[in-house]
Amino acid sequence: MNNYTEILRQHNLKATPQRLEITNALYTKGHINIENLYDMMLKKFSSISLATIYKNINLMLEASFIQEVKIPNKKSVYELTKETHSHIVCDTCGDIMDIDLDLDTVVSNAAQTSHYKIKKSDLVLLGTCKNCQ
Amino acid sequence: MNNYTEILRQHNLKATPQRLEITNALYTKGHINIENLYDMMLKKFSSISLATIYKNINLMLEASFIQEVKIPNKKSVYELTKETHSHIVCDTCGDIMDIDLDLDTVVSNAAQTSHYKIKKSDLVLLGTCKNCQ
DNA sequence: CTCTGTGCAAAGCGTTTGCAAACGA
DNA sequence: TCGTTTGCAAACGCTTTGCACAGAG
Repeated sequence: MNNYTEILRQHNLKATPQRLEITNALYTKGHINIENLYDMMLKKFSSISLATIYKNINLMLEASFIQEVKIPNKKSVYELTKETHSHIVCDTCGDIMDIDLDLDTVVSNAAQTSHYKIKKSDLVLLGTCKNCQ
Repeated sequence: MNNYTEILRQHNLKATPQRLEITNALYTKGHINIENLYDMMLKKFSSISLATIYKNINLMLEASFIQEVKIPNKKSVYELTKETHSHIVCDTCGDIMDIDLDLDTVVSNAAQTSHYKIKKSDLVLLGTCKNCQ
């Protein structure tokens, strides 16, 4: 029983080998799309079905165990839920990185001008990473 | 020949009645998804095909005449290309609003910590609008 | 007149569903 | 053991494609 077993159970998800491996893939890669996740899973479970991937991703989303990240011009990727953070994407190599940014000022400005009660902010920055420049 | 005819041509798009109406819908609604756009178009062109909508949306995207906006838990919407701006979405009524926010500080902080050369920033704020609070 | 756009029908592709067998707790 | 999960196959829904006709320039 490794670390993830416990965490899965805390989210009311039974710790099946497939789920443990999905969790491991998300942890290792940070961000992954369905296609790449399926390819990774196939290496450990040669007869895994895409249906299993989708069912588990959807259950994990409902349980807030993972989150979807929508990125312009790319397929959605999934990540383990963690503290609020932004994303920065390289337009050359496609790398996706987490980045902690202080959005408090921006959000309070937005609240003032819009009169919205803001609950969440999704920021995706697009550019070129150091290696690709 | 109305205003949009010229603008469409500047983007190398022939000004067909269907395209003019798509443009009008985008202008009127600000943001619209495929489904709602199709419903609006049906009122003016009772036999318009979804294929026509998709073909035109894709051409308009390629021409940068319009842009896709990806929003968490919602279908993508499209908008006429304009100055860079952020979006704020009401989690109750679903309204999507443009909002001008100064992200310079955030972006330069991000550039410093990440060593990325940042080209574009996509910010979507989620909350509750004044009416729905 | 020429080339592009439209509408239709069919195909394509990613995602979901139903079900019987396998499995976790 | 009991309820849940898996894998398979079929169904689904959104999007794209091919083609003949219509329309823009």
